[in-house]
Parts: sequence; C-alpha cells; structure tokens
Amino acid sequence: MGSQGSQPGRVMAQTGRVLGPRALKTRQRLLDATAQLLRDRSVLDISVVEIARKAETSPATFYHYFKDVEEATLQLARQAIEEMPAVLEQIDGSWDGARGFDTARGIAEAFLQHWETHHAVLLIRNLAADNGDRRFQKVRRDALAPVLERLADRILEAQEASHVSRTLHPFAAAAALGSILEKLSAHAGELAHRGISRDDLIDTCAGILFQVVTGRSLD
Amino acid sequence: MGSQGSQPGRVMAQTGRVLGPRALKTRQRLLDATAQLLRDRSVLDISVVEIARKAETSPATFYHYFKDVEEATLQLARQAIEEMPAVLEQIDGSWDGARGFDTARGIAEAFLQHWETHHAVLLIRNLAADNGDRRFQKVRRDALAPVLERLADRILEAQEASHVSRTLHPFAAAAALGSILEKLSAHAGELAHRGISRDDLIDTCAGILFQVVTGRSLD
DNA sequence: CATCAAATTTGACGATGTATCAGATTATAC
DNA sequence: GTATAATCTGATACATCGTCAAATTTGATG
Repeated sequence: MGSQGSQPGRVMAQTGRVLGPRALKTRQRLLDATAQLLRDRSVLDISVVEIARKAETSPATFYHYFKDVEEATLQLARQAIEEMPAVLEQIDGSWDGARGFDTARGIAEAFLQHWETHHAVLLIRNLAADNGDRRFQKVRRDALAPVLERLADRILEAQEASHVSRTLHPFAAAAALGSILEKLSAHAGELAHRGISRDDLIDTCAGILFQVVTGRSLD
Repeated sequence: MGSQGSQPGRVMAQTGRVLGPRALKTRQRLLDATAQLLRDRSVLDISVVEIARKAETSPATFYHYFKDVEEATLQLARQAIEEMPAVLEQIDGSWDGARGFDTARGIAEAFLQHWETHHAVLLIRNLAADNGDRRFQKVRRDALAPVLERLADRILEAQEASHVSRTLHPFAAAAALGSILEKLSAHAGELAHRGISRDDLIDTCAGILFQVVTGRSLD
C-alpha cells in the first residue's frame, strides 16, 4: 500500500526508500493535514504550501512523500477502505420477511456513516474515477466490490427462486444500488429543504434496496 | 442568466457592464475552450492561462468575464440544462403494462445521452454541489427537479392505487432513482470489464426504475 | 468620412504557488 | 564520540494568479 507499486506492503518515499518510524509519522501528519483541508475548502483550491504549513513542515517535505496533492488524496482514499467491513456484516444478515428490511436499513445506515466520515475524500475519489483515472478506479473498486458482489449474489439467488426478473443483470443492479447508497449523504443535505428527514431517506433507500434484492414488495 | 444576479436576463462582465455582440462572442469562445479542456484534462489541473491560450486571447480577458474557472464551469452547467426537456418527454409516456418498461428505457437512454455529452461539466457540477456550493446546488436542482417531480408524481399515483408501499417517500425515491441515472455513464465504462454491455446496463436501470415507479415486477 | 466616446482587449506586474536540489539536521549503531 | 544512514529544509527557477491602467477597436454622430 505504498506510494509506488514496486515494493508492496512497505510505504515508500518518492525516492523508493522504505520509510522508518519518524518518516511515517511525518507522512501521516501530511495526510491528516490534507484530509482536514479537504474538509474545509474545495479540492480545487488547496495548495501544497497550505498542507505543509498545517503539518508544520515545508513543501519540500511534502514532495518527498507524494508526487502531488492528488496522490496524497489517493492514499487517503485507500485508508478509507478499511471501514467497509462494517457494511459487509450487514449484508450477510437475513433477507427473509420483515428482517430483510432491517438488513437493508442496516446497509443504508452503515453506508451513510462511511460517507459522512470521509465525505470530501470519497467525492474526489469518485470524480477522479469517473474521469478515467485508473488508480482511483481501482481504489473505488476495491472498496465497493465486496459489497456489490454480495448484493449481486443475493439478487442471483432471488432470480433462481423466480422472485426477481432476469431482465436485471445481478451485478449491474448491485452497482446501481451502490450509486444510490453513495449519494445518500449528499441527498440528506439537499432533501432536508423539502421536508424529507434523514429517516425518510434511509427508509426509502432501504425500501428500494429490499425491493430490488428480494423482488418482494414491502407493506 | 448573467455572471451576476443583479441584471437578470442580460449577460454581464465582472464589472457589471452589459455585453455587446463582440464581447459575447469572446465570452463564448472562452466557455468553449474551458469545456474542451475539461474534456481532456481533469478539473484539478486546468489553468486560466491554458483556457486563454486555447481561446486565442489573454488571461486578463478571461478575468474580465469570469471570477474564476469555477464560475465559467457554472455557466457551462447552466447551458447543459437546456437539453433536459428530451428526458421529460419520455417520463410523460405511458407506464401501463409492457409499455411502461419502454418508457423507463427511454428515460435511461435520454439520461445516458445527456451525460455522455456533458460528462466533464456535470461531474464538476455534482462535486461542487455535494461540497455545499449553493450556486451549483441550484443549477443541479434546476436541471433535475422537473424530472424528479414527475417521477415522484407517478410514484404517488402508484401508492394511491396501493401498488407501491408508503414506506417510500415519493420524492426521496425519485431522487434515489436520479442518482442511478446520473451514474449510468460512469458505470458503463467500468462495468464493461465485467462483461456487462451497455444494453444490459440500460435494461437493468430501466428495470429498477419500472419496479420502483409502478410497484409491479417485470417478467 | 473624421471624430470621439464607449466597448473591448491586453501588457505589465506583484504576489503566491510549484517542484527540485544540494546541503543541513537529526537519529542510530558501533 | 564518531560514522553512517535517515530525514528534513532553505534557496531557487519557473509558472500561474489576479489586477490595474492604458492601448486598441467599434460604431454612432455630426
């Protein structure tokens, strides 16, 4: 998970050198500073100088560890993956009867949590991925694939039990559901103006999730 | 729909002056150059100098018309709205029986078209909107609201006919469907690797759309 | 068609940011 | 305490930003 791919498992500086404890600390300080700035300002106007200032070091040090701001962001996106297991546990819950809806709710909640924590970084990750950047596409895939694959499995099961139409491609449907979940936190802010509460939103997303995954209706 | 809000309907320079024909041409040249650069590079690394070069003018001229690159993008996002009616026509089609699925397909196709045309600009619009920028939120709302409202109406009708669960909040559900549609074009690229064709994807999205809007299953 | 005021464009510039070294500083091992 | 490797930074060349005041173009008017 280093800056370069040449020495897997070890974090490295731009020079390729493996980092010792002090360097790792400095590097993390730079990452933290980046994350914080990303939260405040927009991606479009944060600078290496600012990051360095906030991390109480110099721009030169930043460039020692990262090629540019984008690469630091990539790193932050990698760190964000580590929370996904919380979502996975939810999916493995029961999808039978009324419990199925609770499972769907659990997924929506866990996703919303994930996004509220990493909002800024995940937005950039998706922007870069949608723009065709391979590195960000991979990080995004690594984060979502386990979730989507399990969802797709459930959909496939439902199709085999003739609950769900074969018109839906299981993985494509899972990916579509993923885009709802990813937008949850953004919606939460905007839909509040229409008198739609956070719970309304979670219930609605969970409802769609449940309906598509199981093929059953709610009520 | 000018650069400032103070003189609605007239395009203005940063100074507030109303623009004549020559100025309008220059301004549009700058917008076109911006759009083209946005297509090639990422937002993160385009500069005013480059835009000016491509538009065969000087940076100072750019600043005469726009506060910054973001504002030029905002303008491009406004121009993109004008194609939405094509989507609206689709929604007003019939949702009965097998025709309903065709209507859903039509919507998905129209959306995909829209996104393939304005990819780069729409990505930035959504990024800025999700980041809390009011101006971009408004543009985004103006583009989507008519679509979402009509979808919400259909869902409400289906609820009144007891086809769809009241657990779904009509507008929230419409917004969720919107996020699927908006992600369509991004997915198209990434899911191709999994052997999922563009048609699979459209059918799947249309399927989800149909299912949520009408409450009926497919097959 | 010459003149002039308004409209439009730009050259020039200080401030700030980028990206890169070579060399200074600090930690560690012996 | 000295040597060696690891880590950090000052200095720097170069690009971009954003703002003027001034130059150029337009086209309306006598």
